[in-house]
Amino acid sequence: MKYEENSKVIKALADSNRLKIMDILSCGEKCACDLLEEFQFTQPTLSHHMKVLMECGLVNCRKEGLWSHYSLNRSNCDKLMLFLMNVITDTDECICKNKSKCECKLNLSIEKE
Amino acid sequence: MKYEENSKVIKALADSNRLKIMDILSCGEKCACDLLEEFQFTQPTLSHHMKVLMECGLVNCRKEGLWSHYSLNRSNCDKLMLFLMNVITDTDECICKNKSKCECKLNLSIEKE
DNA sequence: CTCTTGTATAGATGATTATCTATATATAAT
DNA sequence: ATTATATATAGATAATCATCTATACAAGAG
Repeated sequence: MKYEENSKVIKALADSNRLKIMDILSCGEKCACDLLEEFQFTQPTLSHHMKVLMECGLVNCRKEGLWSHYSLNRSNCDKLMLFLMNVITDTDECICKNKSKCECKLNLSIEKE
Repeated sequence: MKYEENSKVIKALADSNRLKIMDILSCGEKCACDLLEEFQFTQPTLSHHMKVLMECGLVNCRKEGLWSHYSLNRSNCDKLMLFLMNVITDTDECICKNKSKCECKLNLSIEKE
């Protein structure tokens, strides 16, 4: 189900700290220690946030010795934007396309005759 | 804070049922009873979801007798898309613009000399 | 091997949330 | 007034989650 699937990605973005992480990463790859400097929370909390962002596919990780370098997964970010665009615009794929007009309005107009 | 503010709106979208509601509303105004037909949950649950979507500004409500007619707030939907676009792309507004390159990489290259 | 260091995991906790049942509110019809 | 109906609110519950401390893991240095 596309709603279930995408809601997981959106849940990952539905946290102000993770939004800030994404914003920082949008300017280029960063290691965990650099990211941590921008926040008040602890290192395990950052590690948790990065895991959430990676598991939903929004962020990639490149290991180099002791360091983890994080970067945006542009392709998946774009896919999310496309999905959201489809949700808020009137597209052919919408599940309500087969539905008739609002029943309430029909009832009202019938009764008004 | 823009991250805090927008994370509230994104939280509202981070639920598969509310995503489906948004998708349905993107095709036009619907009353609560019509929306309810598309879901398995109860009427109070729909009422809760609509309240969440309205409180974050994504959905408007027009009362007409007993019926509540819901529709997308296009302007606020667009604002959210714009914010997300800014987050995932390398913009001037990003908080990391003033920051130097990744410290780790610097350290490594210094040590490699 | 031992020590240091960057990151990840384990487990606990308090807060938030999606859902339910029961009930209230508000409007229309008789 | 009374009844029926569409929606909202109250309160409870189980699940999810952001964060913490403590600890483990992994890689480089000596």
